[in-house]
Amino acid sequence: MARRADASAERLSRERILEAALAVVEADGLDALSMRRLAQQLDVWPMSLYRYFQDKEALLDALAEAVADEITLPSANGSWRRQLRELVERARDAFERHPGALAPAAARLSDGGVPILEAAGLPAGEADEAWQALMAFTAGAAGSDAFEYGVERLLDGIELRVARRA
Amino acid sequence: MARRADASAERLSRERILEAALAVVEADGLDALSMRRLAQQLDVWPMSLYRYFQDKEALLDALAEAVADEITLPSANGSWRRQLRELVERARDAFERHPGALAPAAARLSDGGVPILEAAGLPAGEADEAWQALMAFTAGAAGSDAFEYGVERLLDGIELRVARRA
DNA sequence: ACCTGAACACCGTTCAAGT
DNA sequence: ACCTGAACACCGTTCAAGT
Repeated sequence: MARRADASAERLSRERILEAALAVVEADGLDALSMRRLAQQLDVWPMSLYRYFQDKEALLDALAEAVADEITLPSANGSWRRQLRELVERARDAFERHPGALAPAAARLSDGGVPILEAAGLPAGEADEAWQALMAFTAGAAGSDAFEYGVERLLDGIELRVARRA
Repeated sequence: MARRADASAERLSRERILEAALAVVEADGLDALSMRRLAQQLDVWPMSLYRYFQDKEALLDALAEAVADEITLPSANGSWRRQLRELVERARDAFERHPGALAPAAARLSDGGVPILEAAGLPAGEADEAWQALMAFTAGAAGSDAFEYGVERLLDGIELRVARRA
């Protein structure tokens, strides 16, 4: 009963900071994320954050990594095309949840589709390129009406390459 | 001889402001673009800019439009695929020249590829979607190694749709 | 009526001073 | 040695005061 419900009493950590930062971004957008506001949210002096992150840019990098980690949950059954489509849609959802300049950075860090493309029959280098292309498209089209259409055309194009190898 | 070489003596206008803003963005990136620095560059009080643009966001919108206008220069000969590729590469160049969050906004405003896709045989609605997809990809992949690869796969996918209609 | 620039409410980060 | 918070050099924008 003596335990404080107040989460702000817990010790600061990179994890807690990133969690709070994502909450701010989800609530009010990336522009609303400032070191000062983040510190206030955590009931901490602004300078305390600098013990855990070199500067704001480093925090943003870690944030992009966290978003990328949300994406790469695997999905192991169905055709390669179906698996890829699911993954890409999950990426879009993650990008829409965390809007702003985070999407391109997160897309660069995510590599969840590469093994699927390799299993489909593409050589390692091309699997990489194809996945980068899919993520770049997703980052650019996350909020667009043409998202579904573009994914299908991109997958069609990739399928032609897979078929050529089979 | 009495003419002043100093451009800052000329009267302020939306055009002059946008020109200076693009110069700042090209030189030091979008983050370096502040109303105060822009005003200083133009040898003008910060508040004078607000006679021409409601606020910074309006200026950024106009900037995206200016970048989009750079892209839509037409190129009228060769196959539709060749024309489209040329246009998309020009868009990438424009996005690389003006980095930052400008690319997605500019991509949304550019519609130079739609007539080419219609001439290729796609119905108006689909031509729109296909061009949006190409621009979204370009905005997301402008700096990526997978740009050329992704464009070709996307064009392959679109070509399948064109072939189906022919 | 128009223009000016001081002022407000913010930023990210440094660094001297205090413990 | 560590932590603190005042201070620096900025922001975008409002608005009272002056012309």
